[in-house]
Amino acid sequence: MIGDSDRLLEVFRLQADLCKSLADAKRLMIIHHLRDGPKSVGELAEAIGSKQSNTSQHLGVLRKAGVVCATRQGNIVRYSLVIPGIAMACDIVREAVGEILQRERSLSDIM
Amino acid sequence: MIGDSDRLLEVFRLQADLCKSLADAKRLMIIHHLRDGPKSVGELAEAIGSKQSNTSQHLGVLRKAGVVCATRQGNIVRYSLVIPGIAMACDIVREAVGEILQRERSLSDIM
DNA sequence: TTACCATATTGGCATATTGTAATATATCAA
DNA sequence: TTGATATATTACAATATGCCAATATGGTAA
Repeated sequence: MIGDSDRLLEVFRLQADLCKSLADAKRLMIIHHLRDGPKSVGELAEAIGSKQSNTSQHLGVLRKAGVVCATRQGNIVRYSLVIPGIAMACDIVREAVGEILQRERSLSDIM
Repeated sequence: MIGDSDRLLEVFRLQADLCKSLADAKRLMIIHHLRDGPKSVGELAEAIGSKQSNTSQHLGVLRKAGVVCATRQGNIVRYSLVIPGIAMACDIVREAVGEILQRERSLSDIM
């Protein structure tokens, strides 16, 4: 039988998988660019300054994680954000980055 | 000279580093347990079901990322959350996990 | 001092991730 | 059909990560 702790661990594992998909600078840039609306792979590749294949791979990671979804229009594939909450969480984390940087800066003032 | 895009990339890199520190089930469990207040390494090790050395390593990751901080009391080290916003971001992500699970479940209903 | 306890660090191994180049697939147009 | 364009996938090397066992460090107490 499956205990509560197993179920809890499973949730944390899923959450970790989602965080992993967000734990890359290029993927964060992709999410950032998708806030303005759907974008094609080529547009995103240029926006983040990566090769086409690499961009497609990163989009695959986000797609598998359920963060973005793809729709074909002719021979162009447009990606868009699935869960608005993710962008919100990214904002909070970005604010935290600012806090940590400030903390480190005031630490270096002391030392 | 350093352009705006370089600065932007740097911010995303820092954000990615922070996300990386959150992208592990055991570290998420640690953060979860620290919401109730500071805890020693031993307490956390038991809570997440890991060896002492492994727990210490994970705490080191969170410490370097600036998510938690440590204070000694005798020969016990207590860890606590530094940035409350992180826990908030984790909550949002956890809700997103729920959304994704629901989406997948309704997909499997169709197929 | 020695013994003990809690925590941190190191070395080794298995696994995962990333970027690039090459190739494969899909769609449209002629 | 062929060719061009857009995207996806694969194979490989380099790097990073997680875990464990063993050891090192910091602190307390006898």
